[in-house]
Amino acid sequence: MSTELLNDEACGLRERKKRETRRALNLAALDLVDEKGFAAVTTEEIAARAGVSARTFFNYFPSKEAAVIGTTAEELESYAAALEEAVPGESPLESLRRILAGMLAPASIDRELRAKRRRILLGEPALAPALVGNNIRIENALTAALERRLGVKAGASLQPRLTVAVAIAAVRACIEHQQNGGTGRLERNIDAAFDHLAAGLR
Amino acid sequence: MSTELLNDEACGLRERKKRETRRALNLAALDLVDEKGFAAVTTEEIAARAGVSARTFFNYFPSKEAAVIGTTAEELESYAAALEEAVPGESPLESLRRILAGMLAPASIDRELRAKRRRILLGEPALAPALVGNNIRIENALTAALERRLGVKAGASLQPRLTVAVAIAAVRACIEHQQNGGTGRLERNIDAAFDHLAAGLR
DNA sequence: TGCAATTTTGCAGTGACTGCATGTTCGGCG
DNA sequence: CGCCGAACATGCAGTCACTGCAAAATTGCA
Repeated sequence: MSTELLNDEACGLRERKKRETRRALNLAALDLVDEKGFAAVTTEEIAARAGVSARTFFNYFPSKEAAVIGTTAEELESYAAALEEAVPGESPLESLRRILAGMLAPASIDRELRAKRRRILLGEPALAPALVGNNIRIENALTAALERRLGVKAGASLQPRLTVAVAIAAVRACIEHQQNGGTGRLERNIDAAFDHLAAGLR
Repeated sequence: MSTELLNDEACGLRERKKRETRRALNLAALDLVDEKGFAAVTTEEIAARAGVSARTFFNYFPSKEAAVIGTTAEELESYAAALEEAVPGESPLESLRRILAGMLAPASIDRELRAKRRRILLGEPALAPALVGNNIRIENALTAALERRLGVKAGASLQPRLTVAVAIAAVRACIEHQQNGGTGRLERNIDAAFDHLAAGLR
């Protein structure tokens, strides 16, 4: 599904180079965090390993955290598009379950990158605040998409934002549960969580 | 309910002074943010207005954001205690609705402080990431309390964390809805949100 | 090939945050 | 009451994230 969107399109040399640089920075950041831990990594190191100047780093990411997390606008749009198109017989909550689970699963292209991301981001407690901060962006994008799908004006109804926020929270709770040594496998727990949600949390 | 816990108890001169300093710093931070906006305030200013050295500021708060938000361990414990004690005929979700709504309402002592906090924290978009980061602390405290109330071991069941995370997300969604110019009053929306939750989000 | 727009880079500066060493204050105990 | 150890405040020096600015390099296009 729409993996093409993540690739090229509008492919001048300029655009391609920017994507490469961005990716190189993200990759360098992930590897360095993996090697030394988030706190011990400096933005200069990341820039150096990516082959750009220290100043250029901040042309691509507004903060060290953002470089490690690395969520691109394209990804956001891709998820939003997936949510916007209604699948027959699938409720918004069910769509969200599918899409959010897909965000965690190392599927499609970039299998290694996704796996690496997941491993490192979830293994570094220092990133937790930045990760939930990043969720705001995801929530906003998905909320707008769901509003369009339901045909309501932005902010006219509480329901789209509520549904999205709660779904994200459910996934995050499962991740947190995992990190605190909780029981069960992540994917299975996410399924259970959404079942609970649909049942009104008992 | 348990407003006493927030006050004195263990009241040597030392402890009292620490509380006063902490409070002075929090108040100074709030006022300064109100006057000039979060970005334009420096930790030195906050310390100066509170009458302590710049270095001492960081003995009380780990970051500028934390000083503005100012959530104390006592508050956390107080909310946790409120959740832990089961009220007959009240489900966990209903307890959470009551307690989280209470966090927003300028009630009890410190009416002005609470009102000021709410106004400033919600009016400053730059604080949004820090606020959701702070929610992690609240979530952890409430999760532990709910686990105790339900008599399950920490991490043994997904449900406590899921319930707490989802309830917090619901409240946050209402706030976000508000800030984005959404419809309705906050308190009424929170009620509606928890009704939706209990109904399985439709 | 040359021009205009975009991007990279270096430089200098601000301010958050930390470790350490030192002075100051508090609480208890003889 | 006075003394001592612990807790706390402070100053200092340093690191590093992040920013604005202006010059240099690169790219797209005529």
